[in-house]
Amino acid sequence: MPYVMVQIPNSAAPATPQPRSVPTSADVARLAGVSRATVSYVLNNTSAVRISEPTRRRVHEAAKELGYVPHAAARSLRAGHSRLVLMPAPSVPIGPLYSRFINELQWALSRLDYTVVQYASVGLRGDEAARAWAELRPAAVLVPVGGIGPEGVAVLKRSGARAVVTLGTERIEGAHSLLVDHAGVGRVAGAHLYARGRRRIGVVVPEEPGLKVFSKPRLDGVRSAVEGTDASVTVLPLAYEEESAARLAARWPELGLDAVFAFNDEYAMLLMRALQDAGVSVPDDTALVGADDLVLGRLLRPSLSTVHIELPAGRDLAELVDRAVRNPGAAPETHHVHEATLVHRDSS
Amino acid sequence: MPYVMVQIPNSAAPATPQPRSVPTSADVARLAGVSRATVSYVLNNTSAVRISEPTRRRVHEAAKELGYVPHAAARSLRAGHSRLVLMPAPSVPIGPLYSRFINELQWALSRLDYTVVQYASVGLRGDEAARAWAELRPAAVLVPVGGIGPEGVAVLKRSGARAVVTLGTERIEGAHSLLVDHAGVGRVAGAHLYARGRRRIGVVVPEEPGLKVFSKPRLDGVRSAVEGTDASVTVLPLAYEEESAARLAARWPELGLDAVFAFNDEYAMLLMRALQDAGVSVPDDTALVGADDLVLGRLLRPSLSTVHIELPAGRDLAELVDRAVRNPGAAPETHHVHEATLVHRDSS
DNA sequence: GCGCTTTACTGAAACGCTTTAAAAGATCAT
DNA sequence: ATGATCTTTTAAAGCGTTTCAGTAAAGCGC
Repeated sequence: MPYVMVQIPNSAAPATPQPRSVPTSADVARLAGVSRATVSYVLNNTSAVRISEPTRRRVHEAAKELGYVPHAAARSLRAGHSRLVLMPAPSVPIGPLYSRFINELQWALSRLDYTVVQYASVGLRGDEAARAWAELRPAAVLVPVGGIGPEGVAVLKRSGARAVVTLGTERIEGAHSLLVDHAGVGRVAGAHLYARGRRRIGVVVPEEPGLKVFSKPRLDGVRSAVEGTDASVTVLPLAYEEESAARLAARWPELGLDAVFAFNDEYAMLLMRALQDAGVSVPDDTALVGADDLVLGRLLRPSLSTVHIELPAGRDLAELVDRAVRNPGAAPETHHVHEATLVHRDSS
Repeated sequence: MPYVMVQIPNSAAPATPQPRSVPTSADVARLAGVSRATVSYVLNNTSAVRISEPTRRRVHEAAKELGYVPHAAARSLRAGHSRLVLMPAPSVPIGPLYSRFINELQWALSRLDYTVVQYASVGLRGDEAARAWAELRPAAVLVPVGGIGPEGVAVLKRSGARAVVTLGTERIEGAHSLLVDHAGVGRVAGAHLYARGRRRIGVVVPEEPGLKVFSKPRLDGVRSAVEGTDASVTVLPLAYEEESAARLAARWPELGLDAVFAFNDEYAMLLMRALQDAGVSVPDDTALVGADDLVLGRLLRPSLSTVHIELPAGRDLAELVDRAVRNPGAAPETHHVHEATLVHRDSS
């Protein structure tokens, strides 16, 4: 048994009575001695209708006394649309960079009065996920790279989603796109290594399947950076485990590489350790570049060169979403996010 | 400008027509030539009513042709309850451990036919967050430590939530509790260091405010481990930045510590680097213990001793939730999660 | 006192779905 | 043929909210 979950008997265990049903606006109306319409007008501050101050107060008091909370489903059913924005919950542990971006985005969207919700599509394949999302009738859906196809976008739009925005490496028909230039990350790393005189360049590609969508374009970016030169690119599959790294390092002499771009800083650290343990000197024998600019990289010895990538401000993406929701007929926008810059430290 | 967002004009920009409204079950009924009730029976496989095979097929075909997706809000409005489980979205970047736990939990809950959704309560204070959650009328809410008070629990229950489960370090009145024994983490670390003959023990406490809820009990755990002995405990505030660590390391001689428990592996690495740069030898001068057992720790030299904590299997928590939803009257359960174990490596 | 506007409110319909109760067809015993 | 029983389908109510259209009551100019 991998863990222990012990139940502690609670001191006072008053099987909560609570058969009392949840208060509705009708209950508030009854208590305040007004109609449901009036309650709605007061609680929503409807500007088109004037309600006298005494009535207003009575309604507020009644609502407070009953602990009234409006029913979002009923509201959006009546309204015909929701202010729900659906985001994918990252299923792979994602770095502080992305985490900060998500927070910012959520904050900005809630400023604009949207309800942001993260939705995990564990075990659902493409279309199923889109259907599950569609049931919630969101105003907008932000889709991660690879999470959905054109049919999925169609399902969502047909179900009333006013904006579908994909974050990823390629456009999807019918959706707004925010293209994160992962290829640019690889390109910057490749160009840097080439400029430092390296010619036999290895590229670490994680074996973890969820990361393929990031690693593939980064690899392609390195390739494109050295295309037409005398440099070569070697693909190095690597699992995020010590043993895998040790195996790779053991093959180092036969690989004959003088540089590696390691997908990101974590894989870079894993590999650097294994190389050092195997007697390979960084950067003398082999230069090493990571990506994502984690604090981690500054702590390594030699300190790790890395590619810093600037994500868009959450506020700007929030505005794109809002614009799209307000004007759903407009043609899909495609934005490119770039600014991958190399941070040169001691490892290259 | 910290980033660039360039709009690329789309090749074919066919301002999507799509004034077509979203299909409802009535549309399906019309197309299939049956009543709305029949559609509902067919699509929900209602066992109490038998529908003939030809009718069944016609309905399915009509639904498919229209691309019908049911309206979750309407459904749960009618049903009077939802199968929605609300979880907090971690606002601080959280490690792979917790991330795996979340995934497992989501998977288990969706097996039980719940819809799991992560909700960020950015900028909402206590009660407001509870109200926002209550609007969604979830069947259950999982609340992070410190995210809600007893009044919040009351709001949620009054709005029909059948289960509120808190994950954290302390019980909250009226809610089921899953107590993660952070104090145990500190206790194990403290006991280990004491057993290794260390007597002047420092405890790193992150200055990042969001981490206080974890760090406080871990600190207390160390204290309780050495209570009544000749060992002393010194609190060491540390921000997750190189400079902060360097400042702390510079004070090392005057602090006169022979051991440190560093809150977690990341802070441990930060501190280890700073100590080594300042000429303090680990573990000879000062022993160092982290927590969370990240891969990272195995890669450091000396390799990092750490406290491994086993989170509950998501499946078990899912079952607790399901049990609570099925039987909302039952007295709140309190579970203790423990099994903090020390992984002894070279740094202590 | 009569029209007219303004103010302050209310009644009722509608949103999309499920489910109860009942109605129509079909099958069968008498 | 006449109910009786079973099978298949339907009409209608209701979940909690918002909002359109309407209605008394009051204010105003004459």
